[in-house]
Amino acid sequence: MQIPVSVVERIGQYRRILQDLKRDGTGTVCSHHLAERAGVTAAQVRRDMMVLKSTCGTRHGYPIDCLLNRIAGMLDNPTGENVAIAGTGNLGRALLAYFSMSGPRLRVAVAFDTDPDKIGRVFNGCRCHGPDDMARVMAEQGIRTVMLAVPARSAQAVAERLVECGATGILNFAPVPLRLPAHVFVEQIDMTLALEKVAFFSRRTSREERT
Amino acid sequence: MQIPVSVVERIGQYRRILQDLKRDGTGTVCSHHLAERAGVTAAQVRRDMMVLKSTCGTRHGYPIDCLLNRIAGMLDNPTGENVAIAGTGNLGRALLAYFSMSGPRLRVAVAFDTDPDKIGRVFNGCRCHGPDDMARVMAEQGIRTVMLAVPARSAQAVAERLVECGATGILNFAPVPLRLPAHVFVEQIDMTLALEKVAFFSRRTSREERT
DNA sequence: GCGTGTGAAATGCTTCACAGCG
DNA sequence: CGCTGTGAAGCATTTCACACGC
Repeated sequence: MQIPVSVVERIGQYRRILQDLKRDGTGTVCSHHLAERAGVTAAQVRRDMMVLKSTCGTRHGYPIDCLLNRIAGMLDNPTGENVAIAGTGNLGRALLAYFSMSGPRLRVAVAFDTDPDKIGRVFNGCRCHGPDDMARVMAEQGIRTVMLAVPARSAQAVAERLVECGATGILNFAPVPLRLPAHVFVEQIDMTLALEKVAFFSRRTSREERT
Repeated sequence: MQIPVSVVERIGQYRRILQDLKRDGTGTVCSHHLAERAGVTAAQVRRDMMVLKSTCGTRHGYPIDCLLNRIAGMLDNPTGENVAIAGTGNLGRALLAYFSMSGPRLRVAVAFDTDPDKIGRVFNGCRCHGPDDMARVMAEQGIRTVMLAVPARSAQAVAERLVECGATGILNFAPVPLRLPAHVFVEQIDMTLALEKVAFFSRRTSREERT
């Protein structure tokens, strides 16, 4: 069965909201409430629950613990998961700092860089390896998912190398579309394009306001 | 007329590819070529061109200069555009560094922070102001678009403040969905969720590989 | 009632397929 | 002929609306 990307996105989002609610001591949520917090419709929430094979909703809504369990069962690797980051420039190190304090589910276990000054150093508790060690380290740590934070000109080549070394998912921060085999899942985070997009629509709504 | 978000995204992407081609001395592209580089279908490219009211395609494809002009006419504010960033923690400063070298179309003109130690300082050529100056500075600089890089717990409140001060577009890096008036365009960049998503699908395709 | 779970309708985006033109 | 521009078909996702259970 094929789960749509948009559903996975929202389910991750629901999880965070549910964790917040749980921390506040809430025991159940109804679809309307969860929808309100997530900024979607209640029907959407219930639809999304269907992919969890939920049927744990009662007349007072969903028990939060039950939902969290099912979400974890779907999204998480039971044994935890190591990911890598390629590129330890400004952006790469910022990402390392950002993710170093994130939960225990996903751990940024290693970094890769080609710069000899970087190789062997440790950033935020994460050791940086050279390209020659890539295949070995990725195999040893069971890494399938990599964040790509290298300069645009080398992104395609590094991505291909990563795939050769076993990567099947890439979170690409470089501002170039990657051409990779179909079995590799690529998610693009292009901050420059995102900012241009927001500027465009923000200008557009300002214009509407004026009329 | 309502332009879909996805079209604006792709047009920004096309622009970058066209600029690369131009730099290489190419004069025209056909839809197939552009599609290949962007990782979409040729039909998609031609469809997207329709929102540019293009009709500048000839039998040998589109003249690149013509396309670039029309894209600029659609996406860019003719007088350039100032944007702001709220939050100058690790992430905020990394974003400032990242955008400080970007093109002249969008300029990160000011930063905001509540920390008295930060107010008055200059990061990457960008002065940091306190909350009291927000309304004045945003009006002076004509800022409608803001990047939000504050901690999750204060994101909603800061966003509301920004909207009061005239923001109509927010690029939100905080891991919470914002509830704002409908006229405000919000784009969410949630790196943790993005990484979880990639990990999920990457695990999924690994499983398929095994079969 | 009140809220879930889900067929069925509606919407919106993408792809097809082909007329038209240089 | 090859490539654009576009109506029409095809898909995917979202929303509606209502049966069912507590």
